[in-house]
Formats: sequence, structure tokens, C-alpha cells
Amino acid sequence: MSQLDTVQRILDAAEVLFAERGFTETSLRTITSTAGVNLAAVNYHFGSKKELIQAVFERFLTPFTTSLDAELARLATEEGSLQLDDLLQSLYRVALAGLASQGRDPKRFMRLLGLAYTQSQGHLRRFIVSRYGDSYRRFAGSLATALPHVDPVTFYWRLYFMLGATVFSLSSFDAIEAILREDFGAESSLEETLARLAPAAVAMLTAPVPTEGG
Amino acid sequence: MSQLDTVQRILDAAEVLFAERGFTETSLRTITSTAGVNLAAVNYHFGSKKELIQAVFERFLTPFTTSLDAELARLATEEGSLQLDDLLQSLYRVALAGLASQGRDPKRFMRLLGLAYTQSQGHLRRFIVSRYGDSYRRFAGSLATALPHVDPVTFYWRLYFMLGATVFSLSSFDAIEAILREDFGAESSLEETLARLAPAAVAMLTAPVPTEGG
DNA sequence: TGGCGGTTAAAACAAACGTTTAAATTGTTG
DNA sequence: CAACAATTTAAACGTTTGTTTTAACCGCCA
Repeated sequence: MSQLDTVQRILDAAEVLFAERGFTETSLRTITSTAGVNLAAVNYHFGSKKELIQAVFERFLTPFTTSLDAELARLATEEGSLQLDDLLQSLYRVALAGLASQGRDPKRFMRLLGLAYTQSQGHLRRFIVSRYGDSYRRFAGSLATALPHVDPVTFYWRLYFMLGATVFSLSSFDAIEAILREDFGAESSLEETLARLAPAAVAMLTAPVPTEGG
Repeated sequence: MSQLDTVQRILDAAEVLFAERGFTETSLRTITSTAGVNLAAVNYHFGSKKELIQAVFERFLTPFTTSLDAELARLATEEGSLQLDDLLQSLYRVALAGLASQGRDPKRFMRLLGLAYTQSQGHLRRFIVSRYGDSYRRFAGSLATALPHVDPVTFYWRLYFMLGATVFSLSSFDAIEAILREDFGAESSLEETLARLAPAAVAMLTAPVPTEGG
């Protein structure tokens, strides 16, 4: 078993287990036994558990943000005015295609993103912001220019509403899908759910801004 | 210090600490030392840490759902047809007023709700569903009847989108507010944010449903 | 006052945690 | 093949965790 194998096996196991149980609830012993490697391998290859967590995020956030950046650049040159639907569909398409091509589960991606936000883990938030903050701001900026009539503060709140709707519903996709399947017998694929989410997000972003005075 | 005092002090400390750090990240020793009581008091009065977590949720979910039920019943008899805005405003008003009257922080309420969803904690999810599932279904049903033209599956997905937007953005309220204040110098109160969230949620729920065929 | 249930207190419990150590093994290079 | 660096292994480290135990304390009623 070569070095690359060990590192990769640890990352694979950690990614799945973190998404299923959270960071604190997943012990290094569970990770290493699942990966079939020695307990000390994590500290040897990554230094600490915190750095392992960051490495898990780095492995899928780096290709994701680079693809997203490229897609945004392509959109910016292609047409004169950015369309909201195009932007959101870019986001979804990049997230889905990029991960699916690696044989990774996009739902796990969303679940981890949700964990990054909700589990305190200050070091992780700092790591993500410092590493991927620029990509995030670029995407938010593109979205903002497609919504010129919405004042900045309202726009940013709605952006967080949209992120919340996305991360929350997709990170719990399996649970929600199971409920709906039981109640209505209707199966939902991830693609279908994104096809439902996109227009809902557009409607939320473009909703008329109520005037202060009434 | 009477028995009631001890139980209450533990619940108060646990509520704050859980909301700040999560369940696993908060030890019983931190809770009891913050509350100024003996370590063994938690196991004596609540039985276990799991039951303490459930008790924290029970303390604010029970008055919340009973108020919500009453408000929904009032709305149902008052007018002929339920208005979407009224329903959402009921939800928000009940959540805010009910908690504020107890001197508790509504943001903490949302933060805990978010944790209940995202931190796996299977026992907590089971506890909440079994205890408050009826209230949830009643509210969802009221919302559904106010949206007769939306097919059930689309409606339920949008309901989860809405819940995600609400829980996610309000549970991170302080962090988001701090960012917006730094970037735009604009302060946002919780009431203002709910006033932004309500129309955005309505827009999302009432968005035109794209037809399958194109 | 004496005793009794309810509560608090200090201490200890075993288990699990992340991390470190030091030896054994492997792979590579001269 | 020899030698050195990289990696894996088993074992132990010290902490921290939730929980339990046993004794002390308290208020109250007979």
C-alpha cells in the first residue's frame, strides 16, 4: 500500500463518516479502521484531526470553485447581460457535474457544506473563508449585477436565504426524499430537486422589495 | 437553593452553551460549572445528557407549538380563506412574542432548531418528531390549503426550502448581521430580517410551477 | 428531638478520545 | 547489497468524557 493510497483511503473514509455523523462525533479510530489503515496514519500524514477536516474540504472545494470561476468567466464574456437563471444553473451544473465526474456524491458535498456552517468549528470556517472567499465574492457579485434593482442589504439577506434553502434541503435530501416517497409515493432525483429549487430561488431573489413607508 | 432552582439553572446554562457550541462540544462539566451546581446534578435531575438535551428543547418547543396551534385555530375561524402572509406572520409573531415574553433570545431558539436538524443526534430528531410532529403537520396543512394550485410534492419541497432559508439564516443571524454591518454599515434587527424573509418566502412558495413538458 | 425522603457534595469509575513514541517494515538510492 | 529515508505498526500517553457511588446535608413531619 503506497503513500498515496493511505492518504486517499483516509480522505475517502473521513468524507463519508464526517458527512454522516459530523466531525466531533467521528473518531479517528473509526476513520482509520474504516479506511483499513493504522490509527497513527492520520497524525503522520495530516498532522492533526483539524487538518484532516480541512483536507477533506479542500479536496472538493478546490475543483468546485475553479470550475465555478471558469463558468462565471465564460458567462461574463458570452452575453451582454447576465441572466439569473443562467447563473444559478451554472452553480448547480458545476456542482453536480464536477463531483459526479469524480464518482463522488453531490449530496455528501452539500451535507459537508451544511456542517461547515452549522458545526461551530471556528478553524474550518476560517480556513474556508480565507481559501475560497474570493470565489464566493465573485459569484455573489455576479448575482448582484443581475439584480440591479435590489438594494445591497436586501440582496445579501436574500442570498443567505437562498444559500440556506439550498444547503439545508440538499444536505437533508435523503431524509426529505424518504418522507415524500412514503407520503406520496413520488420519487425525487437530485436533478429534479434542483429543477424545483432553481425557479424557487429565482422567485425569492427577484421578489418585489416592499417599500419602507408601506 | 431549592430543587426548582437547580433544574432551571441547568436548563438555562445548557440552552446557552448548546446554542453556542453544539451538543457534543459542550461537556456536562462546563454546563454544571456555568450553572453553579454540582456535576452529578444533571444525572440526578435529568437522568442523562441526552435527556437534558431533550428537556432543553421541550422547554421552548412546548409553549411555542401550543401558541402556534392557538394562532392557527384563530386564523381558521376568523376568515374564510387563509392568506399566506397571515400564516407566515403568525409563525414569526408567535415565535418572537412567545420567547421574548420569557426573556429568552429568539435567535437562540433558531440556532437550537438548526442544530436539531444538522447535528445528527438521532434521539433528538425522534423526540421532536414524536412530540411536535402534529403541530408541524397542522401548520404545513394550513400552508398547503393556502396554496391550492401547487402540487403536493412541489409544495413540500418548497416548504423545506422555506424552512431551510429560515432556520439557516436566523440561526446564523449574528454572524451574517456582523458581515453586513461591516460591509454596508447597515444594522439589521431580527424584526427587520423577518420582514425581509416573509415576502421572500411567499415569493418562493407562490412561484409559478414550471410545466414538465417545457 | 429524632428520623426520614429529597437533594447536594466530593470522589472515583471505566471508556473513549487525540496524540506521541519507538520499533519494525518498506521502498529507494548509491 | 548496504544504507538511508519514508512509512507502517503496536503500544502507551495523558486528558476528558458521561456516569455512578457513597457519604453528607437539608428541610420537614411525627
